[in-house]
Amino acid sequence: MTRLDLRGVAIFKGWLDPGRQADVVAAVRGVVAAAPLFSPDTPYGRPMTVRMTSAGAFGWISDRTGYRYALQHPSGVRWPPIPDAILRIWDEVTGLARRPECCLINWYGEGARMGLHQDRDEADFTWPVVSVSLGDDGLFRIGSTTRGGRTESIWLTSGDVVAMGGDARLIYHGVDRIRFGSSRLLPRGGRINLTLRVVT
DNA sequence: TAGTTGCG
DNA sequence: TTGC
Repeated sequence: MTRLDLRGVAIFKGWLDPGRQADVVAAVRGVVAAAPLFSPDTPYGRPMTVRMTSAGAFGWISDRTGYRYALQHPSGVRWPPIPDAILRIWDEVTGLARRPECCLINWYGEGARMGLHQDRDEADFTWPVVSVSLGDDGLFRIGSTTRGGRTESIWLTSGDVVAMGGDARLIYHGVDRIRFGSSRLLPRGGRINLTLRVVT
């Protein structure tokens, strides 16, 4: 495991060994079985290219009216609980007693990407955001806490964990592209990103 | 291809 | 503009 720092964002390369990656993917599949992936609309422009669902007391959703946390999946069911294998990652990386209330699951298929954005729908920005990469490589881009200006990129690979806290909590970030088929963790290819957040 | 700008 |  190697810890890198990019503009205050902590990047833990190789945090999860292959066995734990497989365990987390199995847990994600359980969540998806109960709360199926959907393709969210955005308030402006086009639908998102990732498919998503959530686990936890709150799920993050987007539609034509905006971005928000919701108590239910679009189908009306409550989100499944966050699996222990995922909570354990939060515990290890943050060392905090408080646990996340949302695990957003973003599923990147071929050509999927995520524009530069801030995570700012939460009530308290003193809690960090932790994200976990599984499957295909993704080119992660980091800007600053304001829009515009220079950015820096780093390839995230399966098992990497990223923590955005402190001054970097509201930093702009996104995923420009993935290397579809670069990992064999997911038999049909693709990238899964888990984002863990305290919401309230 | 990488990176920044600005549209509606 | 979590898109283009």
